Amino acid sequence: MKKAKNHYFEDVYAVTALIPKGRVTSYGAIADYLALGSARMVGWALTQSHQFPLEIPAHRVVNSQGYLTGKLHFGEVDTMELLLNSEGILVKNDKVQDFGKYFWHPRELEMEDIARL
DNA sequence: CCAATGACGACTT
DNA sequence: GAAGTCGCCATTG
Repeated sequence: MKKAKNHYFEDVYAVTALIPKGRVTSYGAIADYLALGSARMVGWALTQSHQFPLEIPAHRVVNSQGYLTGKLHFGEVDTMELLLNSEGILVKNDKVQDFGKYFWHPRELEMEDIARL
């Protein structure tokens, strides 16, 4: 993190910050929405997120199967799960329950805007 | 320039 | 479900 030329972080964080409370999305969905980089890049960006003074709800980002693959980056191994629990999301064995029900795709933002017209 | 490294994803055994 | 393969691409050494 020395070159500030890449806006990639900003893009990822911007989308991540828009995830509705009580919902979750996947790395792939974010990468898909941004249409650049890949799921790996999203994970990489979130890894660096703790270095910023911003509050990124990174706990709302899990992998495509609903597993909390990044929980080891939250200090305590159960921090991510607790954060999700506090938002009404049940996690069992490192996997989000009813993942399909809570899953949110950034594309829904546009859908809401259209519906609001 | 090349190789290794991921908070990944889809697919196949 | 577990484990392996391949594609992914910015970053680092």
